[in-house]
Amino acid sequence: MLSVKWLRENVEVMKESLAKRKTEADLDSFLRWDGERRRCTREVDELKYLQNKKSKQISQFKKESKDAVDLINGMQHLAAKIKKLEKRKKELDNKVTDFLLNFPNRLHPDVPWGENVEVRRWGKIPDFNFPVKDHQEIGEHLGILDFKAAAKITGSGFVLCKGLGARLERALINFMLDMHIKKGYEEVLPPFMTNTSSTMGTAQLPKFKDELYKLDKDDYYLVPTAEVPVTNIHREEILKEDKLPVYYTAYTPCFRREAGAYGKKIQGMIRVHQFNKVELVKFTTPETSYDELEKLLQDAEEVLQKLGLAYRVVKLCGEELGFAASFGYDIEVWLPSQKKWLEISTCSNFESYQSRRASIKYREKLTGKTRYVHTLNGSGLAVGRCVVAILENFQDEKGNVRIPEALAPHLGGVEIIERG
RNA sequence: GGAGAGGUGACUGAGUGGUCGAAAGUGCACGAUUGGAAAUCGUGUGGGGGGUUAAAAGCUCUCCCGAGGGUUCGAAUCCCUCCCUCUCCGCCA
Repeated sequence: MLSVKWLRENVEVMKESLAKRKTEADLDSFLRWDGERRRCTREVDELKYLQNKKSKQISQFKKESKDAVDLINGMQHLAAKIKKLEKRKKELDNKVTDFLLNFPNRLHPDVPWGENVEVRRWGKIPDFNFPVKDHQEIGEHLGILDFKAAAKITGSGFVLCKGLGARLERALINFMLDMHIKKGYEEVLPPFMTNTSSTMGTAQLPKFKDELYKLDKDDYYLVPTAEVPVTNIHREEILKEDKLPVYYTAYTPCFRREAGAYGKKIQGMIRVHQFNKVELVKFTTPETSYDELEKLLQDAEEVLQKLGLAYRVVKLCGEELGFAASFGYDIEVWLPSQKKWLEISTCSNFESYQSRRASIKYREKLTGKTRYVHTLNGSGLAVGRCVVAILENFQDEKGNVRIPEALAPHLGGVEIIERG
């Protein structure tokens, strides 16, 4: 979230941010609550000062075995008054906090208005001299994707990977993780459920609770992305500046209710309630976070390069950018069946939005002061969608699929998936 | 699931109703000492929110001893609820 102080003093700046996002917020109410809150705080503080002073006198009297009855008289009245005011103060505190928790991050000035802006393309969009099939058709034909079985086991919006389909997912996960560790990311395998505080820390709560699977008997949520558990590794910590930047990579399944997507046609495994993803997470100083974002983006891109899949990078416009992000890119892979680009990674800089929520700071060596770190993350990459892209881009006329060379060592040397 | 123990500052750890935001030690930072270092000595060393300020620094008030309530003129200390950690038993991959 944003700092109250900053928001109070930068309402006009924020209005532009909101307009870019095409959202609205009741900033007037916020300012009113905040003003009243401060008046109330001041009053409470003054009364407490009085109370503390008298308490000390009482204590002194008792020590000297003097009668303190006169002093104690009237204190009850004061205590009651304070209690009443504190209740009001708490209400106002809550209003301000709730507002901030539901208020999006400020945008970096470079975030475009209107539509996403293409930054670059890589690779050659494949030409097919035969009618292309979509991944669902190919997957079912090859017997490696089974949507019917998944629907029976669980329900719609799930997929069962079989045989080489399952092995392909597993190979991709290992392939990606191995690449990232070489770049200095520390691999972590976090819990796949998070508590309320953690889920609040990365801003999935309170605003997006409908997107999450919540456990009934425990106060836990299934992770919608590894971002949640991994960023919270350092919740309520003060890191040493020497330690920064910190890089993590993690594989987790991701669970999403996709509550808003029911009306849309769900295409095969492009949008499912459970998918695998390898995530990249960084903690940096404010000074380096934008350089680190570029590097993170490159690390994610490199996965597609090694796989030989054509993609483009777009700078996200205000409307498309996530609630907690200041700035970000999407990587989109080419999807032959739709002749469209498909989002396969989002790389974002959250600046201090998450770190303030989760209280993740570092001690600045020069001044000895604490500052909020900047948090960044990006998919590196969404594994299921990678499978989709591989099936479609590397299909042949017979419906067989060539496996990218780079993946071979992780797939026991398999070069092609054929109908078995 | 049952029984017990415990949660205090970056860390270890004292503190059971009044001047305790909290002893002591460790660590860390700065300074002295040294050719340099170690050792030693000295000084300093948490966070949130207000006020003062154009702003910062500084000064000042207030809150924070797992979280939330309560008792009291006054709570780290007493009471209640919840959460977490550890040990033993049970169950179990």
